[in-house]
Amino acid sequence: MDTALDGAIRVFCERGYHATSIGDLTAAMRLATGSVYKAFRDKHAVFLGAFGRYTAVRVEQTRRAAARGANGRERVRHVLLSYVEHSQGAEGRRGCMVVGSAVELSAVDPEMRARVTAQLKTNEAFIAGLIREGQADGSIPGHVDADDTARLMICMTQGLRVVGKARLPLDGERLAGVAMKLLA
Amino acid sequence: MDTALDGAIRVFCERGYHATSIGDLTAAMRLATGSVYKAFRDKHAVFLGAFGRYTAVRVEQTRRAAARGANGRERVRHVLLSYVEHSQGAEGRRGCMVVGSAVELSAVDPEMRARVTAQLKTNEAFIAGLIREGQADGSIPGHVDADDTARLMICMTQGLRVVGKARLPLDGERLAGVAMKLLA
DNA sequence: TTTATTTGGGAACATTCATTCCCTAATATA
DNA sequence: TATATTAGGGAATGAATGTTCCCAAATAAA
Repeated sequence: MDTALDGAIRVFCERGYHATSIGDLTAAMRLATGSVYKAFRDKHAVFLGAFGRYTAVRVEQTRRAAARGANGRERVRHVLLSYVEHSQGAEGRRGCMVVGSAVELSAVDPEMRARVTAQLKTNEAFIAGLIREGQADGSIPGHVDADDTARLMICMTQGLRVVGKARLPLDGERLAGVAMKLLA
Repeated sequence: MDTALDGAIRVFCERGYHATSIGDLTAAMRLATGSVYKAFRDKHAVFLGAFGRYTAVRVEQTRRAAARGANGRERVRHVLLSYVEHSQGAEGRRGCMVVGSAVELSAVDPEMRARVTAQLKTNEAFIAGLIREGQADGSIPGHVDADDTARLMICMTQGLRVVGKARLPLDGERLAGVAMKLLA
């Protein structure tokens, strides 16, 4: 089931919700039409399932990236580096399902909008937490506003996925280096 | 014609390309089906026309915002403030056509991807120019890397449109204030 | 005034889509 | 072994989509 959802994630990331046909889904999930509808009520339910798995995986990847840092400041830096990395290459061209859902569905699908905003707030709270850790361990100055800075960084990370999907090259070290000024 | 395109822009921003039916378009453009196809070859051509007008209007608005600043640094600040403003309220919920096209079409429509990257590069070059102006007039330190900083700011602005479409509240003064640290 | 020409409108058409239905094979149950 | 239940596959279906075709009104030309 998870491997089928991984296929759905791939095609939903790349083409979005509306441009993905059931035919695209059955090919990507390696399941016949009837089997898809036996496992999910409809296309929307497949999307919801894929979105849930996508966010779970991404949250875990981001947490692992943060864990590579020895203090709060370094943990923020590794999170930013991780975002740049995921915004590039094959995965970057494929795109982010949160960004895609926000852009394509949040105006017309209240349920998806709620899930998107929830995910954004989770990510934002995670970064704000890292900033506060850094202030506690002395690696980030106390005058930095954790909430405002985290919100701006969320904008940066979501924007990275947009720019990455448009295939502009992104240099992780340089961009993260500049972004770390926000913690000065 | 421009007023018809404005209607098309409205609906394309809100729903994107694939979720916008010809019925949606005729309603928004106040034109019958036949009239739309007399003015444009097909739906894709309507989208191209709307995209062209959208970017022209947005570039002009951004230039006007920049002109409100007395030096390079202030001009950058006003551009950021303008982006936050446009990412909020009714326009923010409607969404940005460049972001929407990047996310929905750049993987499947090479022509649109080219237009999107061209627009992103134009915006980026504009901001980089403002930074260099600031370095010339002394309002921005010379050690700031104009290109890297501009690219990061483009990510921020595109991300603002994503977050704004998801309806998270954005405080222009606070966010722009934090972002100005990038020019330190 | 009469005749072309253009402009706007909407019904008709073919295609594509999401969904349902039913069949077959495999596994579990008795 | 015989039967019941599940899982998977794919054709059939009805709705919706993009596009074309043709009509009617208005304007320009004769």
